[in-house]
Amino acid sequence: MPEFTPIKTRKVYEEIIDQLRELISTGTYSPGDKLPSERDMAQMLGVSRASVREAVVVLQAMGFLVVRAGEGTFVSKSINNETIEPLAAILSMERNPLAQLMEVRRILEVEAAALAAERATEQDRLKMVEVLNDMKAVADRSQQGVEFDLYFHFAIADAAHNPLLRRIIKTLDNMMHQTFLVNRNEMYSDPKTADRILGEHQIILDAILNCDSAAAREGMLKHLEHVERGLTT
Amino acid sequence: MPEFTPIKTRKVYEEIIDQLRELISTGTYSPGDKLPSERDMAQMLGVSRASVREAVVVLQAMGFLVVRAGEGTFVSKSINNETIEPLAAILSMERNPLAQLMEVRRILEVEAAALAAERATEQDRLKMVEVLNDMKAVADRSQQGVEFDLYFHFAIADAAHNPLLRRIIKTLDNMMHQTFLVNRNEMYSDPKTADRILGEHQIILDAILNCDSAAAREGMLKHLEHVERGLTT
DNA sequence: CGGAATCCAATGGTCAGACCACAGCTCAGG
DNA sequence: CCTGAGCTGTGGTCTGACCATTGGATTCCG
Repeated sequence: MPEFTPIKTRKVYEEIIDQLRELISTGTYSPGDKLPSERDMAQMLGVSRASVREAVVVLQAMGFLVVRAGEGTFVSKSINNETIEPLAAILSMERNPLAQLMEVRRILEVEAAALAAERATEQDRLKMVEVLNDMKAVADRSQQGVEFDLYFHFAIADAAHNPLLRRIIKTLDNMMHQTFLVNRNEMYSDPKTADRILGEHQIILDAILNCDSAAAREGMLKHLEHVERGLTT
Repeated sequence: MPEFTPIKTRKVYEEIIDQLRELISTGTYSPGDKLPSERDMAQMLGVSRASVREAVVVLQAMGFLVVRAGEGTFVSKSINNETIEPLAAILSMERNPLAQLMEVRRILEVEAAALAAERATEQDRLKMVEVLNDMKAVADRSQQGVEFDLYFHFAIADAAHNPLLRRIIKTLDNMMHQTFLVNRNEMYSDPKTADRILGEHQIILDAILNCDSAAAREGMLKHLEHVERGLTT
């Protein structure tokens, strides 16, 4: 039985997507560069403008391109940017039980804290200290406390110095931040709980400042376990 | 200085994307369901078919929809959503992702192995044993060996019983598998290296079968460190 | 001459309608 | 009953047009 592999009919807009991605990844177009107009690209490729647009909107949704109406289409400067939008879109759709999200967060952030303890630069350290101080200052106002809580986790993700890890963590954290904003506000409105969170952050920060990755790991693990318990209660 | 927030001009196709996502996430359309034809949706929404298509191609690229030409547009069966395509697309664009990629893999898969040791069902165990046996049987033929190597990691990811974790791991592994296929083939062509990899897999499998999460963690960590060393050499 | 209001060309955003290729169904003809 | 031709609906692509916004060139006035 000779194996006939089915012919894959390549759609025009998919071909355009691949060509554009190639041009971007090879550096032919660098971040910030302006692409030819849709009309010009259509003519150069020998296709209709509609097909070009279908490719452009996809690449825009994936974060590779930014389109400014009346101005042009540009290669995104933020390919190394902070979050992975399509991942966020996927997460926000599928019923992602809190337990699953928290488990992945636990895995990633615990190690991120350990890496931060090993790799944090002086600048990273200052940033983390600053955020935690801000958090202490507004500990009584729940809304801002929740914000700084998020920023503290971001600062640790930055200090781990792995862009991919950083982006995944920020995407997950940001999504949880939005989804469970109400619950978190309630948590922070209880002064006792707010103090406990603050204390846990302090422990993590101290461990990182001491370059003690084991302690950082341990501190983050306990912290996230507490957070999960608080959210599911 | 009163804060003027810039007006967000909502593009038609973005509105359609959101509406479709809402309809899917609320279950109005379930996985496998057929959506109305593009022409019908355009008429119902009071927009042109081109705008509907721009929305559909984006959702298709994100993996929410599956389009079969001449047949219709369908909601993806979540069962088939083993990877996160947009994440793969983003990864394939980064310039030197190997170190970053391997570090994230190490973090995720080490814990996945530990979780697998705790959660693997009888079916999971049989699957892992089967894959490893397959791998042993073809150990001399490099091409297939590389395939089964990948499947072994997939089986562990399955056994961790966290869909989000599973999808991220499979996306990362699959991408590395494609990107470094050549290197891996070389690795496997050396019988000594192939034997070592096989041995490491065996250690991990034994640990999981013994429900020894600590040993599974340890085994996977050493395995991935060896793999990374092999790829960077 | 300098600055400001105006105009205009380029670009993305949207639309309408057309044609093609393909999948699935119907139904006549063997 | 089975087969195959033809019809219908669908996605895939193209054409050409118009609108809205942007940014710079142009023009006009002090």
